Amino acid sequence: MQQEYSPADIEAKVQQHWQQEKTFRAVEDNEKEKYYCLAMFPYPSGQLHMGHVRNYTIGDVIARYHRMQGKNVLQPMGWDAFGLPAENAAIKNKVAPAAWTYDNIDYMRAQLQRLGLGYDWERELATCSPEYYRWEQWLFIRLFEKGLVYKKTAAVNWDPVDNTVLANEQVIDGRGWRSGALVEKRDIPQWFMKITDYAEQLLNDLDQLDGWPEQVKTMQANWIGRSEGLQIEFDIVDSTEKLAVYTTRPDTLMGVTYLAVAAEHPLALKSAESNAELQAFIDECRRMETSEAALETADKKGVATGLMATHPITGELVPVWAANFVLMGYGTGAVMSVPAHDQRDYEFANQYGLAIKQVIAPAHDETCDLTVAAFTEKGQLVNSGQFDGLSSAASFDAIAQQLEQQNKGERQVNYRLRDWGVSRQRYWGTPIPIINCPDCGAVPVPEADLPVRLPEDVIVDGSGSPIKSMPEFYQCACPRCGSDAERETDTFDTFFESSWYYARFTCPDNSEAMLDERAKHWLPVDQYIGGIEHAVLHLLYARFFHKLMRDEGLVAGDEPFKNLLTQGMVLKDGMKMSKSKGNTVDPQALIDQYGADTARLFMMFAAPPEQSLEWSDKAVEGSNRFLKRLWRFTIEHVEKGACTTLIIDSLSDDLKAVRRQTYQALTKVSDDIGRRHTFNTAIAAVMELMNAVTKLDDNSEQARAVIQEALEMTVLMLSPITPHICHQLWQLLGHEEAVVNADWPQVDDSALVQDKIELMIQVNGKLRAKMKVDADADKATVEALAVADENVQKFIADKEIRKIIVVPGRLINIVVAG
RNA sequence: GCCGGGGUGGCGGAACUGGUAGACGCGCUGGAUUCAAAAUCCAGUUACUUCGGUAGUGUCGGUUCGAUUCCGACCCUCGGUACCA
Repeated sequence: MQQEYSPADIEAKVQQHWQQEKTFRAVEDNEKEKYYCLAMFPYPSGQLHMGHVRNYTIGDVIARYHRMQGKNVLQPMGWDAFGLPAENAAIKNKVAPAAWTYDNIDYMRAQLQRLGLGYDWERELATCSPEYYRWEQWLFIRLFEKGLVYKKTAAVNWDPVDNTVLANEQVIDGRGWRSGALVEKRDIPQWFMKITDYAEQLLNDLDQLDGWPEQVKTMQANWIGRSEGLQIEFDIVDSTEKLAVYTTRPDTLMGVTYLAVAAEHPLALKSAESNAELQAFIDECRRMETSEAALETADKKGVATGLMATHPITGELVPVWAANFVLMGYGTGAVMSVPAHDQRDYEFANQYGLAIKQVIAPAHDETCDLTVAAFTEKGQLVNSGQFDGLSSAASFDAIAQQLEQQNKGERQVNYRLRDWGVSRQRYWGTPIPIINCPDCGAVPVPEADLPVRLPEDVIVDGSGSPIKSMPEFYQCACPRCGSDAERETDTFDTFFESSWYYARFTCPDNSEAMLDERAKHWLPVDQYIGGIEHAVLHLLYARFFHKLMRDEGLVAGDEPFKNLLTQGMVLKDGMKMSKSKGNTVDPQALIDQYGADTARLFMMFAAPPEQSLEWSDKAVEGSNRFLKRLWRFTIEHVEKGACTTLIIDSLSDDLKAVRRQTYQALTKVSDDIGRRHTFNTAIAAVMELMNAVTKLDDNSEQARAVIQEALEMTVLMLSPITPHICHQLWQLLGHEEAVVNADWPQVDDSALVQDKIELMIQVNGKLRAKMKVDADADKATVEALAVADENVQKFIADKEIRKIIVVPGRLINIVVAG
């Protein structure tokens, strides 16, 4: 028998067994409860990083646990294969993005297999394959026909030196990452999806997601940002133009002292024709970054347009300013400014000497000092003419009613959420299946012509997408009128692919349809696991897609992911691992040195999944040490030969204690893995059990039987986490059937019974003594024993006992005077 | 800026519903074993202490018999911020 723990041999052998037995192949089976466990698929960047190891181990542990619960588990894996890094690698290494991507997939697949993850590889998919992306082209056309997609101009980051569009990530301090040129905003026509049509559903259906973390639901709700307000029209003096603004605070309407429009607003552009200062300001704004973080943290600047607007109620004239913090693509591109009651407006007004007019007075005892800051709370209206004395809430209706009567405003529900711009001016993505005809306009590619294949044999040189200079790709005939036309050369946002892959995994081999009945069998995903960084965008887009597919009759149910687990990052020295910081740890080296089980055990033990995980070489060694200890102890136990049957009534107190600890551990581990997903505490409980068992100094036959039971439980409990070693140990312990097919054990309640329990005794909340009492001792007995305790008496002395608090099974707190 | 997390020994973390702060592991210290080392095993390990205790969970304040846990203010840090995935 093998004395030394040799993970390389064991793991190869066990993985081969799984492969031969097709252990993880998922077949639809209506007899069993289905369980779809999915970890977010990786971008094939080249090699696995620690975050992947963590993510996929968590998923695998959960999947294997549910398998042991008798469920029919589907756990697939695939590749989020389109994206920017492939193009960057192509420029750097002069390889085509496709070839680079496929090589990476092959390498990373092998790495995942080496980790012993229980995937059904027959369902593997890569989003860059035409068999996959044809169906999102197909869906896009269906949505086009439904009117759920449209084209409009929107701003992108333009690098004037490289003549290319940059991602926000590629803009560093306002400059292009490669050229160093100052980035400009450029407006180009792009496709949008009407996610705002689904805003209400996306918000309301969050209530269905009991299995999601509250923080993620809160972030999504805030991102959607539903608000109820008033759209108000201001007339522009000496013009037929009107300026519409949206406000959630109509109660402050009488305090408006100026209006602010985006620099790109038509009114600003028109005024700039005869206003050099304004034109210069608009040009300056054009050089700003497009990201919200950059915009919001930039200095707030503005220039008067020279236009005046008429206040819709008072008729007073207020100036119209152009300001860099007002976004054209957001709402109406204009806001009303109430410096007295909005902090940003307040600072802007002070900076430019604009009037500040208080119209809200505090209703309670809030402080209101307009020489220091704006008063942003709601309150009671003042300086508001006929509305004076109304509360903020009451004035909403009064003001809305008056404006509605005068046709100068209407109630509106608004969302912070903006429609989803899906066009990317990049090569390595799904071609947008639209043909632009000079006569017919945008015409969808006929279904029979799908997929629109992306040419894969190309050279990428950094001067933009190669298909934009490939007539053989873009030249075509209009499907409607037959005249010369051009294909879209833009590709989809890669969030497109990752928004529905979870559904395609149920039927990846279907070449006739996007999805089939199997989608309705397996969905929703029972457990989805991925990085917290996806809390808003990916998860919102996937939820949106699910509703789109539902409305196409492709899936049932409103939501794609029943339960969500968001994992934290893997850090080294408190920092995110990254190539640029040079602090990466290669998982391959970890596996090569210690084996997959040690890697998995460390990842699960070092921190609970939702927290960030601090890398530690030493702690990895500790995990390895534990497995070695378990291995050695089991071998030693097994070598002593077969065990006799347990005779529970005959056990000594020590052996009873070990049995109790065995089942206490099982109770805790079942809860920790099944409900809490705190694998670290589950492992700690198993370690405690092992410590107790190895300390047992008893060579009797009954002791060996107790140890056999404890070891069997240990192997079963650890098998989802370290499946290879457990497979082997399970055999050694005398089992024919593979542990992967074993049932999760049942708790023996009789083993848990305790006749004495330990209680803490506090005096005035401070721990002063401990005592053991009968488990069924009544309150009076417990109080009397506590007060009588020698050490307790020292602290009570001759003081008066005011009261005694007894928390059953836990503690007694004696409250004394003085 | 805004939205959402996090902050506990030398380190990773535990304490699940307001009830023993520091489980489990790492590291360190001492011991056993060894010619010696590695490995392994055993014991100890929050700080201070007059050895009775006292203080202690980012900071300051509050509620409570009792607060890591609840409330208020603040500091630091991480994730997201719509073209990184």
